Amino acid sequence: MRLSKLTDYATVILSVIAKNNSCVHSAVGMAEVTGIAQPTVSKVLKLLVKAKVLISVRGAKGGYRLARSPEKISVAAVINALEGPIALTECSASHHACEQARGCEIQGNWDLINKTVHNALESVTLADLILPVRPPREINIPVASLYR
Amino acid sequence: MRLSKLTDYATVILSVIAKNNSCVHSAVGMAEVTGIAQPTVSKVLKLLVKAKVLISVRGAKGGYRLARSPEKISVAAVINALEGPIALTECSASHHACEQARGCEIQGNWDLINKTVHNALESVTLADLILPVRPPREINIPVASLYR
DNA sequence: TATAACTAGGACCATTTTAGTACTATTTAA
DNA sequence: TTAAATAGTACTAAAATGGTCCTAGTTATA
Repeated sequence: MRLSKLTDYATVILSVIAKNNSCVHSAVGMAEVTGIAQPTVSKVLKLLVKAKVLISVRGAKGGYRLARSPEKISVAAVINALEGPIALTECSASHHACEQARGCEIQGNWDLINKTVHNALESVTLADLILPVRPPREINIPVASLYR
Repeated sequence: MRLSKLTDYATVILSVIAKNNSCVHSAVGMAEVTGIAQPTVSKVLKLLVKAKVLISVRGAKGGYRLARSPEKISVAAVINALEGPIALTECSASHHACEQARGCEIQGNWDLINKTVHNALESVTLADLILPVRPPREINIPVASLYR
């Protein structure tokens, strides 16, 4: 139940970009600011472009900038970019067990848990991350609504 | 962002036990029912005992039973038993970066995200898992309350 | 038009983590 | 006394992860 280091790096890098999204940021520059090794920074940036979280500008004076405003980039989107879809379980039981039970009985409930977690991560954006600790607005997650 | 297989097994095994908690269940028996290899089942059961989710009875006719009612065993507790504390990030930036920024600025916000996710997983219990898909009651997670 | 400053996209390897197994000791009902 | 259980630890193989490097393509500008 831990995010990968690359995802962690991504949030740091994105935070820096989000604070000044008017100009583009190069991988080398980001490496200097964050202290993360340049090849690793590049790897993260490329993945974020692939997931359409960032937009890249090639050539001299090129670099990266956010694909949309920080308010519209959720933590869930960042995790998705680096680690793929948020799915806590593959299949909640071995195939053999599933056969015995004629279809895994708790798998449906796991889907609901996934949704709950996903919703929680969707509700936090890059804009929230770069603010001093305190949420910008009241958020309610009516869990039961996820089941409808 | 995925649970380990062992955690997955744990939920399956616990579901079986929860459905009939009046008698104890042996590791061999659980292996047969779930289709998971017996040594692996034992490993999972031992970890669950260590985390006080299960209680073991040693000796012949021994086995395992829940340490408390299914309603009081949260998914968060199960994850905690198998994988340790739910902590999405170690430190949101490299030490070097943290020094530059005089203390990582987004770490505090990550703590809040952790709480949000933890809260979501705490709100689902073993009792919910074994019910046919549909929540037993309305749950609201006022996210902002986490910040107080 | 040449060059330097950029990103794109793989491929690669070392390290760590995970899964799964095995072994020995201990406990207890019959 | 024996058989059926759990406790605890150690070990190995496989998979995932982190990190690096290389080559190709793009573009501003001198």
